[in-house]
Amino acid sequence: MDKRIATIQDVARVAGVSTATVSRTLSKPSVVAQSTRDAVLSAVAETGYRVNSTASNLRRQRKGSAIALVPNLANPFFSQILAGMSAILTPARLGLLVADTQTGTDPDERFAHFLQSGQADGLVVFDGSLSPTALDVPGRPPVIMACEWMAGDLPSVRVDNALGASMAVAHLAEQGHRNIGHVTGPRGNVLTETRRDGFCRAMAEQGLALRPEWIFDGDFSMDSGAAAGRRWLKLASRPSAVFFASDEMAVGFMGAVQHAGVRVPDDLSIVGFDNIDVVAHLTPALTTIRQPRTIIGMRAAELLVEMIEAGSLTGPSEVIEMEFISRKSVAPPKD
Amino acid sequence: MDKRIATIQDVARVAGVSTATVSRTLSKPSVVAQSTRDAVLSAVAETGYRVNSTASNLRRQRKGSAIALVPNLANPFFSQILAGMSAILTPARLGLLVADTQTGTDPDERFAHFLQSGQADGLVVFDGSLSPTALDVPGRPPVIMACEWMAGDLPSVRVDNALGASMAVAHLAEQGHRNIGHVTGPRGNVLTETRRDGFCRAMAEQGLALRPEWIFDGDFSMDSGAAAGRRWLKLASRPSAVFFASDEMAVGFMGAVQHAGVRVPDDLSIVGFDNIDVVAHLTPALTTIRQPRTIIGMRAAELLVEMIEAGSLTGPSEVIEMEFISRKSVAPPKD
DNA sequence: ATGAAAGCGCTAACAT
DNA sequence: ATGTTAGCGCTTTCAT
Repeated sequence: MDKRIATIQDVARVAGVSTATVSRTLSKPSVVAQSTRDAVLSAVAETGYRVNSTASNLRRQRKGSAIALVPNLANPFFSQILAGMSAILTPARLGLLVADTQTGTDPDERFAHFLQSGQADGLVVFDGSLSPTALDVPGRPPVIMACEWMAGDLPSVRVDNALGASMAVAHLAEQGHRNIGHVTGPRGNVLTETRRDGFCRAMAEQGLALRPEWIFDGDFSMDSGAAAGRRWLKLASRPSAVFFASDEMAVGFMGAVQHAGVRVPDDLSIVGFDNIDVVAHLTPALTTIRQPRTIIGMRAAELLVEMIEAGSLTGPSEVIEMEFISRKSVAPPKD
Repeated sequence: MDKRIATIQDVARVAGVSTATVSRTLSKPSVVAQSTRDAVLSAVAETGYRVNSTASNLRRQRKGSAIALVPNLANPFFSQILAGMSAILTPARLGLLVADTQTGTDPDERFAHFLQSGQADGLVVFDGSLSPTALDVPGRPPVIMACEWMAGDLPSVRVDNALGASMAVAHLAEQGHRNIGHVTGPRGNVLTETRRDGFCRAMAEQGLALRPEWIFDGDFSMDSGAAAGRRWLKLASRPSAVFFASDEMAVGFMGAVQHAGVRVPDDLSIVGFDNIDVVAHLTPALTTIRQPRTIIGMRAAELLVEMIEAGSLTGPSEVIEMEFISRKSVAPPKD
C-alpha cells in the first residue's frame, strides 16, 4: 500500500487520461463524456484521491476560507452565529476561520491585519467597536458588517436595535412602569449606542422621564451586569424596571440583586436582549428580545459567499426581524 | 497607485535582489547581510507586500491551519477553549478552523472526512462520542484527543473525570447526603462514561447505595437537564442531592425544579461540572468542578503545534488539574 | 471531448 | 551571502 497521498497525476495515470480531464470531471462533470467520467471516478476511488485545496486555491486565486471577527469568543451569543455561518460556508468549500478581536493587540489593528493579510476570501465583522474607516485597504476582500453600522453603505446583516429597545420599553410601560433604567454595552460600540438611543427615544415617546443616574455603564458581560446590580442596590430611589443591552448583563444583575434579597419580578422587572439559551432556564425566566442568531450567521455567510463568487466588494444590506419574548421577569410595579 | 497586490517578485525587483533573498530575509533574517536585509525590508514596506500564505503553504506542504472538532459550537464551554487554542495557533502561523460534529451528516463520517480531506495540518478532537478507530487513515495529520480516551495511547489533553466525580460525591457525603442521584451525558460518550463510572465508584467508596432510578439520562444540554428535573419531581422517593455531568444540565434541572417550588439548596443540593461562566451568577450560585478551559485549549494547541513541527504522529498525554468550587447550591439534607 | 502546457507565488536545494 | 532553478498540485486557456 502506498503511504504517499494520491495526486491528480496518479488519478490521471490510473484512469488513462490527462490531469485536465480529471480536474474537469471533478468540477464540471457535465463537460466530459460519460465513459471517461466513469473511468476517472473509479480511479479516484481506487487511489483515494482528494483534491489538494491549497494547490487548488493557489491556482484559483482563492484562500479557501472566510474569517469571522468576533469581539469575544467566550460569549455564547457568538457560538450559535458561528454554527449558522459554518452551515453555509462548508458547502461553498470555504472553511471558517475564527478570530477574537479582544485577544492580543489593539482590535482595530487586528482588523486591519486580517484585511491586508489576505488570509481569507472574505470577512464577517461582528464587533461593533471596530472602525469601518479601516476598510480603506487596497486589494481587500469583501466584508460583511454584521452590526448596525454607522458609516453607511457597507454590505451588512443586522437587526433593528432601536426597535428592539422600543419593544422593551413599550412592554414595560404597558405593565405600568414609569421608572425605567438601562444598562448599556461598552462605550464606543455601535450596538451600545443604537440600543441606548432607542431606549431614550422610546422613553420620550412613552412620555417617561429619563434619569441619568438610572443609566448604568456595562460592557455586555455578566460581571458588568452584576456590578450594575450592586450600584442599583445602593440607589436611594430605584427604577422599578431595568432594560439591558444584553442578556448576559441581565443575568449578572439579577444574580446580584437576588443575592441581596430582591425579588424579581415582584420588586424589580427585567428585560434583556439577545435571548441566549440560559435565560429561559433562570428563575424567573427572563423576558427578552430574541435575536435569531443562527439566521444572522447564515445570512451573513450567504451574502459573503455571493460577494466572493461575484468578485464584488459591494452587496446588499439586510435587516433581520427580532421577536419580543415575554416570560416571567416582568410584572406590574408594586407602587 | 497599483491596484494589484504585490508579490515576492515585485519586492525582489524593487530591492534589486533575487526572490530567494526576499524569502530568506522574511523567514531567516540572520542569514542575510545587514545591508541587504534593510533594502529588502524597505522594499517590503514600499510595496505593501505580504506573503501569500497559500503559495507558501503549497510549497512547504502545509495547510496553514488546525481544526478543532467540537460536538456543539453553541455550548459556551467550547468558546473559551477555542480562545485558548487561538492564542497559541496564531503565533505559530496557523489558523483555527472550527467544525461542529453535530451539524450535517454522521459525526464519525465527518471525523473521517476531516482526517482525509487534508484540510488541516492537525486536528484537536473535543467530541467524546467519536470513535478513535476512525484514525486509521493513511497520510493523516497529527491528532490530539482532548478527551479522556478509552482507546489508549493517542496523544491527548484531558482532565481526570472520574476524580472530578469523586470530589463531588465526597463533598456531598461530607455534608451528610446519603441519597445522591446523577444526571449523565449522552450515551456512548467517553465523558459520560468516565463521569458516571467515577460517580458509581465514589458512591461505593463512601458506602452509599446506588439507586438505578436516580440515574437520569441527559445529553449535556440545558433542556435535557430540565427534563431530568421534571422526572425527579415525579419521583416518590427523591435523592436529596444530584451530581451532574455538566453545568448546563444542572442549570436546566435547577430551573425546572425551582419552577415547581423546590428550594435549592434547602430541599435539594446540586453539584455541576465544568464551571461555565453563568453558574456563578445563578441564585443560588452553583457548586461545581472547574475545568480550566483556556488552559486545556492552550495545551492542546501547544502539543499539536509541536507534533506538526516535528512531523510526528505521536505525542505525550497530559492531564490537567481540576478544582472543586464550593458555592451555594449544597447544604446538609433536611432529613 | 480531450490533451498539452503554462503558470498561480513561494521556498529550498544547489551552485556560486 | 546571494542567485538560479525546479517544482509544490492544481486549473485553465488554447489547440486539436
